[in-house]
Amino acid sequence: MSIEKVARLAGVSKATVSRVLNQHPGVRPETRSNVLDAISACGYQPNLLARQLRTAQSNMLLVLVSDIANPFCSLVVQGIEAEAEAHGYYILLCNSASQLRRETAYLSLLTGKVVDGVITMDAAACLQELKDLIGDAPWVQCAEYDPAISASSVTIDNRQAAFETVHYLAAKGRKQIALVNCDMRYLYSHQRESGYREALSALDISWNSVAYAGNISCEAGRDAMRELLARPSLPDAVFAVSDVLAIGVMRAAQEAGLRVPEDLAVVGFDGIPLTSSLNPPLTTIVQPMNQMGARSVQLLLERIRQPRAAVVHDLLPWQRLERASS
Amino acid sequence: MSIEKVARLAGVSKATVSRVLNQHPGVRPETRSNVLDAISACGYQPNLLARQLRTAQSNMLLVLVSDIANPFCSLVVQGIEAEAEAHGYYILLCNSASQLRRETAYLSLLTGKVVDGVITMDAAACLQELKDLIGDAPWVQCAEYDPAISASSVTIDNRQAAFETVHYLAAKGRKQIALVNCDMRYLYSHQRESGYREALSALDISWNSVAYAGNISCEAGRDAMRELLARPSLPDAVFAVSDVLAIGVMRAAQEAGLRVPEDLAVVGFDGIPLTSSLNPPLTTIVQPMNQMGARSVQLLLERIRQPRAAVVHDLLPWQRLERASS
DNA sequence: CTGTTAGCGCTTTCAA
DNA sequence: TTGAAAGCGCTAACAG
Repeated sequence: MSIEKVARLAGVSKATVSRVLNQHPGVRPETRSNVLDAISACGYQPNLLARQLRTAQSNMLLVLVSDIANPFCSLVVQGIEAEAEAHGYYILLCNSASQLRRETAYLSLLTGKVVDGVITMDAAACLQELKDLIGDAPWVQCAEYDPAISASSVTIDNRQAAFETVHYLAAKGRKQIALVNCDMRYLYSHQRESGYREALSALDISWNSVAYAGNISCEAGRDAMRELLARPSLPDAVFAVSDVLAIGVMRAAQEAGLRVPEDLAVVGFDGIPLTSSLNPPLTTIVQPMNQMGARSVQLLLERIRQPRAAVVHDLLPWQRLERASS
Repeated sequence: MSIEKVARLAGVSKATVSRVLNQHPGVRPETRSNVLDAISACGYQPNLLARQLRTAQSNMLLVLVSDIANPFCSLVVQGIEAEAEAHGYYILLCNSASQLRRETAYLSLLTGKVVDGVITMDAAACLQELKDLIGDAPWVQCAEYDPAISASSVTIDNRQAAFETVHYLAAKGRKQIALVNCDMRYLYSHQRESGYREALSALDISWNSVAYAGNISCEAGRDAMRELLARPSLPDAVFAVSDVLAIGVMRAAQEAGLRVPEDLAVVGFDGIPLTSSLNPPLTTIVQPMNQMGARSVQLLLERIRQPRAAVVHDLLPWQRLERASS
């Protein structure tokens, strides 16, 4: 069922079949339809592996995600996939769980020419290790990036978003604004904490309280909130660096008998859809997830076509979605 | 940077380098270490495309998912990925959104020998169309399957789970048990509705009410619940065929001033983690998501190794997780 | 407009 | 224990 068989069936050469397959101009219509007939007659399907080997391009993109079960990640992946599809590219997904072993395995596909480029969404702290494995293959860092790495990135201005959020809560009359942060291996974690602290000092508020969640899950958010509640001075607002954490924060608050938003305002981050259906609906900082994915693909494809294209660091706009939780 | 270069550098033939690369026995230790030295000296990385073409196997598995942003799907995918990794396989993910065009594109990778087999999680109603595209390539249907298709499947006993759930609610004293179902393109949707109806008739309860959500999102669940609430006779319990829908159901109930569980018991389905952090925590029917993914991979690999292995339809155990919502 | 030929980089007989 | 050579299925010069 190779191209050779089709060629024999149609009474032409392999080259002609190839031309028809790739819609090259300059094939006599009659020959063309003969070939097409032969193809459908024997149900021929081109061997993509052979084609990719020959043309040295695979039309596949590797996406390295730390946790696909995190809705933020999966929504960015949706954006990646849609844009990739629009350009005739396929997505190979690696749910790395930030495990170097797994990442290494998948990255061998990059060096092994099975994929044309890679988009990483892993924690900044993990990126440095990937650097050597990726070498100078086409690479775009999405949502997270290491400033010391010369690969393009697509993010939002996390520091600014956090800064504005604290101002927003203060304007709402909140005096004791706490932060539920996560793993400091993430750059955004540092950036959002900076924004938080800078805003407090700009507002001349000395009260502050920060708890760190062990991972990005509701349970971790709940634990972090419990920690906050165990401290001598209680917050009247909590800003969580992720919606998923915020869900746990609200839960812990409610378990402790606090009313949201009366006793405690809660604001999340990311803008995942289900925040609108929580009890109460959650105020959140929306990241343009689809767009971040799409833009990453665009930058990656540019780099694939033009390996020495300039490195760019894109900052996309975020927005606040105000709901009942604050 | 091909195998040829390494061969020259080590002063051996390509064949010997290949033997070392593939840990074939019968290479003199000294030759072996020479080759290894040459490999690291020039930073050689094998071209996997060429290898795959030659050996006619890629160690890649295609996974066709209808919606990766659905936590149930992403948790199954996690199970798939972990098991695949344990066997040295990679995952190519297609987030089909049940669009035939996209599925067709990805399935050309199957016929094109880029992947060794496929796991589908798409709605049963879509599977028939995929049948021709997949032909008799290795295929396992996960979570959803079409009984008329001769490919192995991995699911739970949906009918039984629904049947038991209605009994559970009745035992709790609920008399008016409604069902929030989804898209009837899914087989599980039929099966769970059958279980629901059979249980009601076994219990001699004639009251019933079913609403259909347009898709699997909180919003759709909310709309379905609003529809239920607009009917003349109100339910005192709702069984939703998905946790995500149940979140919307609870929201709509609370918006209508109903207390959960006092006025309305709510039970979900799937067992996604965040159900434990909802307000109130949601009672749910837990599917063994990781295990379903893992088992699918096992069956698929068996079939890849043994193309005429028997078709099996695996039923995995589910369990009820009782929480405050009921 | 079409055919011949070479070769992508690898593995795998077969022979030495 | 190692090498030479064939070939996986395709595309792309180069001729004709």
